[in-house]
Amino acid sequence: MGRVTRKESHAQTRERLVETAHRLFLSDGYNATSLDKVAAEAGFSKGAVYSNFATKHELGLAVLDVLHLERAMSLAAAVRDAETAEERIEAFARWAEDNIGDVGWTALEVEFATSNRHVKGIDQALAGRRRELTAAVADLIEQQATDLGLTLPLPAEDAAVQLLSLGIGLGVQRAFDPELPVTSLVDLLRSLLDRSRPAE
Amino acid sequence: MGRVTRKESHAQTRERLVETAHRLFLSDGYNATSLDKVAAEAGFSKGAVYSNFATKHELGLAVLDVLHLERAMSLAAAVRDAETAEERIEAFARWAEDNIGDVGWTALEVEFATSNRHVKGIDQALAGRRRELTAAVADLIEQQATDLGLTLPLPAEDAAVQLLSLGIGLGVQRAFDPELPVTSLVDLLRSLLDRSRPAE
DNA sequence: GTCTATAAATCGATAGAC
DNA sequence: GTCTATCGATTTATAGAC
Repeated sequence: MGRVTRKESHAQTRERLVETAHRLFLSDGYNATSLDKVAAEAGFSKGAVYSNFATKHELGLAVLDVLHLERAMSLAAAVRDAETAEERIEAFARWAEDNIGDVGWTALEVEFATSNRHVKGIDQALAGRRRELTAAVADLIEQQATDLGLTLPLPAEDAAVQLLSLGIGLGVQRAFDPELPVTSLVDLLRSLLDRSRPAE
Repeated sequence: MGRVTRKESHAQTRERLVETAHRLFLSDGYNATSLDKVAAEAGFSKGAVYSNFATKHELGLAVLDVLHLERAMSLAAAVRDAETAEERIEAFARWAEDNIGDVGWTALEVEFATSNRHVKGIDQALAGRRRELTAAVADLIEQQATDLGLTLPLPAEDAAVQLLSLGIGLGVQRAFDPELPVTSLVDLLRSLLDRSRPAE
């Protein structure tokens, strides 16, 4: 009864495959990484991949989920301890420098999305993830505004779309031109803050 | 002497190949389009492709140049006849709706950039094009500000980076979720305008 | 459930005829 | 300069052994 060895080892295999794919996709790209290499580096063979994922796309989507969770958690953690508005902006600036500035992440998401945009079913999976992510960012923004006692100049959802889109655009361009600074993300946030009014 | 038939037919072949690649890359994607198909649909065989382009990447870059020229011209044309600030914003809004809303363009650029980001030399080619495009948009912004007698709240170059990045981010997300509206581009432009001051 | 072996298909790039 | 034919390398996905 104590040993659920069957299910557990299956889950462990799956997790190690996702971890390995996560690393390889980030460093070499999604298209350039073969399932053979993923399996080998994870210490398995390709059969293990196909017993855990029906297609390469499914593995890709699983990696995207890890990516989203990582970023959401790191962003929330980054602004958690900040108090004043200026402290929060500075915390966000540091997070942006470390995360948007870290080129691989956005490039992978975008490579996967655009390369498979005509694959049936993938677009819906990506659309669902996009909406979740946008809602999560919107929640975070709203929470920050409440904390600071501010009313935003536009709906939190719209602000989230702006910040996410700008981050994607910057990340994509930095993938081939890392000299492009990420400061405009902070500029956008600051302009949102400047145009906010005290909540009544 | 009047007939430069050799050079001309070569240039014509090249042009038709780029046109066909332009169309197929947009509809099916860069990775999913084989050079064989490009050649066949253009009425040539693959040999003609390789006598005009050393690699598939070169053809891809040629298509990106066409894309950039198209967008730059259509944007400049869209705002040309507008007079008041509000008219210009509305002209830009229509352009954004027709262009950023038209999913294929951004997705192609971004698919090419991210899929080949580790191919030696491609990143420099893309970085050069990015800077040209940013400079062109910055020029357009500066010209508009001068026309309206306004001083922008930030350097035109920074505003160009913001608008381009936001456009890329929106275009990418709309590639798999076309319900995402492009209104935040107009919001950003309007906020730039609202924060501008009359030039002395 | 995982491994080995292989199928099946694709595609970029090259060689040589015309 | 373009075409035909083909190479050569890869990769996704499957079939069957263990």
